[in-house]
Amino acid sequence: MTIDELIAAASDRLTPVERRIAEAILADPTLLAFGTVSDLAQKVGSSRPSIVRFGVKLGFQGYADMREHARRSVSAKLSRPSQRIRQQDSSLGRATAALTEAIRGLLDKIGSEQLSTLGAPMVSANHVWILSGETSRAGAHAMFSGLTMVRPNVHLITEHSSGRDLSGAAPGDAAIVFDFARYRRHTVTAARSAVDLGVHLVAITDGPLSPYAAMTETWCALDIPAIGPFDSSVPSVAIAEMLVAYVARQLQDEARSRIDRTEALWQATEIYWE
Amino acid sequence: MTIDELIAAASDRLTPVERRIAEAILADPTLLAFGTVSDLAQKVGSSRPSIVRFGVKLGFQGYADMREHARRSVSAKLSRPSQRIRQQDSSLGRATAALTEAIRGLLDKIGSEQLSTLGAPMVSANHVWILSGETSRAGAHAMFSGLTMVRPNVHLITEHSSGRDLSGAAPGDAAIVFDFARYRRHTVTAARSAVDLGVHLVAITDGPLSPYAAMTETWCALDIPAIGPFDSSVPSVAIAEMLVAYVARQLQDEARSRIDRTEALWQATEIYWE
DNA sequence: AGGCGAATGTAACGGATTGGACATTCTCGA
DNA sequence: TCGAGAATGTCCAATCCGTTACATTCGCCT
Repeated sequence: MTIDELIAAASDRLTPVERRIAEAILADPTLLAFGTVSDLAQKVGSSRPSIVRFGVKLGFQGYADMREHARRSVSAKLSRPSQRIRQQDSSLGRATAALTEAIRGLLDKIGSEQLSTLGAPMVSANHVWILSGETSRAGAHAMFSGLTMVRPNVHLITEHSSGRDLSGAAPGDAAIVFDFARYRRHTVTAARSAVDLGVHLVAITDGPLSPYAAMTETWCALDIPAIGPFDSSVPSVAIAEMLVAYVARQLQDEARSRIDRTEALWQATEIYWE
Repeated sequence: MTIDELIAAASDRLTPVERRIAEAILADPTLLAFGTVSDLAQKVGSSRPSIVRFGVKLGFQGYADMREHARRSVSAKLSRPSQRIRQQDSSLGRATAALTEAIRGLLDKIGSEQLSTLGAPMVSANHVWILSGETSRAGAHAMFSGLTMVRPNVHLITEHSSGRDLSGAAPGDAAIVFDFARYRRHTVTAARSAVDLGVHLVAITDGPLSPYAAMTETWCALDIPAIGPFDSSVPSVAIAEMLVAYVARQLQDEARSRIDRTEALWQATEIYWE
């Protein structure tokens, strides 16, 4: 059992000071492995016996016992790199490798200037309409959830009501579509309609042969790795978050005050635990 | 200069006992970082002053000084990956570096065996209930969208109707929750209710101090990087997809036939473009 | 063989560390 | 407002650590 797990098991029985101790240990595991009781006490602004009692509460015989445990786990981590190689061909290893490669590809394929090109319409638009196919809905959702936090008039178009929802679109608006092969008929036609209405379309798709590439100049291609039997939506989510970050940076104070208002509202309605 | 290099530089001036000390340190670097003078003396079969003199010969002021040096190099090895993030300075670069690191962290923190532990309940459960907070909804959505493709009776619980929706839950079911600090009150209580109903809870959260860690043994902690002003949901989505892949692999033919049926249905309804 | 210097171990001391007994403060409820 | 019990801090004793001074042993050269 690791220290983390022991802390987790006791987390609901911890006193305030003990909770601070736990946080310090979790934030920097070397504190426990290297530090003395006095070091920890000073770090958390508490007294030495509190540290010792914390160790006892976790099931150790004393601080020395707990430190010994922490040292063993650090030793294990230090010797693990050789084991990591072995995991490389496990399915988990392959999945993370594919995802890492996909994320790295984002940086290669999409420079900072292209990020601005893609993001600009969402800064200046009156309304932003978000479209997506089934498999890429996670990206659209991330986009929607983030964008509503930093600017008004953001609409997520569900497939069932695309015709009705888009009827309010007009020139000066922007639409962003997430869709990859095989493209959804509904999504393609919705995007087409948006363009016909004079909306500036931004497309996150998978290549020049995508139907969306023909509709707009502002599009980008992502490499979509497969995780198990399905395509990953990680690249979609990643670029959605980067675009949101870009829009937030451009809108500056406007975005910040909007975030603050939402935060205040959430606090007031006690939406958070603790 | 590392300890190894210092030893190499002084190797031709070492006495027999000092040579044995050097060998012991090179064989197990943690001896220096963790051990006391007495520990080393006993390990080498020598006396304490010999250890101290060895440190002085290497250029340190004493044993304490040498040990401090060893500890710093151990800390550096443990924390080097996270420091790499900060070296990038374009916002796009920082974002991709943070995401890459987060993905790599998945492999570190979650071994193949833990993936099985987390995924097993979703293979055998009668019903699977998916819960999530606001920021982590993308992960929940990826989970839902993937899981419905490979097995029946998957339910996504929206915040507004959690009480009503969960009423059908029963022992033999599994629930998976995606939620991170600050935790959503609704989600915490919903998870609690599920546990009380005898449902096996799987929690994707952010650390041992999470309220979910106290509710179940099957949980994992993710490192959540920030992209712009918001927390990223990329790690959630990634682990959701890995879990879906795991479930699909376990269910084998059952999953495949289900995917095929869905595909056929989609083809028949001409849901795809082209 | 004897003596000299390096190498190593023994002993002692000041300081730091841990763990526990005791006192104080805080918190919650009657 | 008061009191009981938990939480936390202060203080102390026993131990252990690192360091240094001193004694002993070992090896080599004359």
